[in-house]
Amino acid sequence: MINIVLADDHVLVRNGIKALLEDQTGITVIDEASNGKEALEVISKSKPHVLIIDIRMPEMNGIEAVAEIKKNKIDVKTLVLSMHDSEEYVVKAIQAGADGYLLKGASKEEFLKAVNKVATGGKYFTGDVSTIIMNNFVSGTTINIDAPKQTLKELPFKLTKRERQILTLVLELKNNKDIADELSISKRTAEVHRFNLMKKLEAKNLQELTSRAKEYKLI
Amino acid sequence: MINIVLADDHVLVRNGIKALLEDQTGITVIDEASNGKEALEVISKSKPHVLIIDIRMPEMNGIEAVAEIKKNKIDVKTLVLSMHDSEEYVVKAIQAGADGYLLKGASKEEFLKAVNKVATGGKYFTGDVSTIIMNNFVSGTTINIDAPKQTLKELPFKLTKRERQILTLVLELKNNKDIADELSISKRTAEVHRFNLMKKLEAKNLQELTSRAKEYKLI
DNA sequence: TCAAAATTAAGTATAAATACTTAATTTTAT
DNA sequence: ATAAAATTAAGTATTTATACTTAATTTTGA
Repeated sequence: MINIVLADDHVLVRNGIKALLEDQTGITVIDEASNGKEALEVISKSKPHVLIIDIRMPEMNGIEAVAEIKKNKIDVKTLVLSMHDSEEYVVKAIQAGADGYLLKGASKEEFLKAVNKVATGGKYFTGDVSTIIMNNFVSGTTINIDAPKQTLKELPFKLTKRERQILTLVLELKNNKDIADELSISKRTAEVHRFNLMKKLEAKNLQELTSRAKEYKLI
Repeated sequence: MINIVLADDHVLVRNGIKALLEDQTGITVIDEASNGKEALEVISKSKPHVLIIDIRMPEMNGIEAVAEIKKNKIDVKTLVLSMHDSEEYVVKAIQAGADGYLLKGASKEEFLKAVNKVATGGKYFTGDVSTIIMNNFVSGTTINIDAPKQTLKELPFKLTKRERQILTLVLELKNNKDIADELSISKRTAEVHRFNLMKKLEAKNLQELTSRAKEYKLI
């Protein structure tokens, strides 16, 4: 069993990650925080195994929080999330002592892999950042780190818990019958949820649903 | 345009990779080799941009070949392939000077990303190997490298060119109508191919087709 | 060149998905 | 406590996929 604290200033993002993780047995999100300072308070009370923390947050950012945790030898693994494509913070995160680093593009599989690896004492850094690691590793070059520019765009729709659950199954290419069986609901209900998902995500087929889901980081 | 030489002792594997890459415009496999020695000969003639080379091969293995290439400053980027899950050769590949390292589990997307990155002078190492890189990077620990044990299992079926092409489209979640339009064939023909694929891969639905395809590295 | 393999595509019946609507229950939040 | 939101599920018509078979053309390899 892996206990997690999520720190992100965006409820939507927290919920997305929560849905993603809690779909999995063995992983529980036991608490949440909306900035780095709060994260420090929360983990001292909740004692999670892993802290998943976004970089950009008000009050105290994720990297500062990680540095604080490592400085004080607080017993928690840290998985730093960059919700943006930029690789700008990687080296800082590593220097701060993060156990893992994930980009927004991470698939569900990668997410779970990262959490499991970090929780069991390993390290996980996305393939995308390996260039940076390699540069430091191989030649010792220092990388210039600037402030990130992007801000996460709001979702133009909201999914219910059930819908998110069914989205996952649909994206696993399961048909309505199987989804229904898995969730002990009728096939017709599964159909409705699928239909609503298609509408909400404005998709007219599975491919579009998949790409929309990726676009909105629901996957 | 990226020109590639493939070095792998398995024709099936070479064909699989070829199908994967050549589906993409801008990438051409201009030559092939079935061992490290042959690879060196072939690249001196064909002058490819990238050499994709398997580690386990008779005569001269992939890492020795890469080391030879770098030693002689031959102008070719090297992407080392480990068709097995093991991470055992990563460090050796890095030390030999490889520009990239991919595991068999790599998705088509990752494959293309890796090829493009390496071809444009970047480095690409799968997320899976970052632990090893980090260990060396962070603490300087040396990793013990043993000989791999597995051997690649033969495919229990063979796909025709058209089938592989249609497999790709099917796995992109396209329906028969769209596949038919894309390939300028009738919907019925697309159906037949899909049907044959399901039979050959012993799948009874899309999920199974996907996992079979992954299993056999067709994706 | 000639047989074998591959590609094409039609036929037919059945099962499932799609595209809605309506509406009865449950759950949730204030 | 109650209104709003969510979940459930049925109805109906249409389209698409599935599971085959058969068979006419093309392509390819020896």
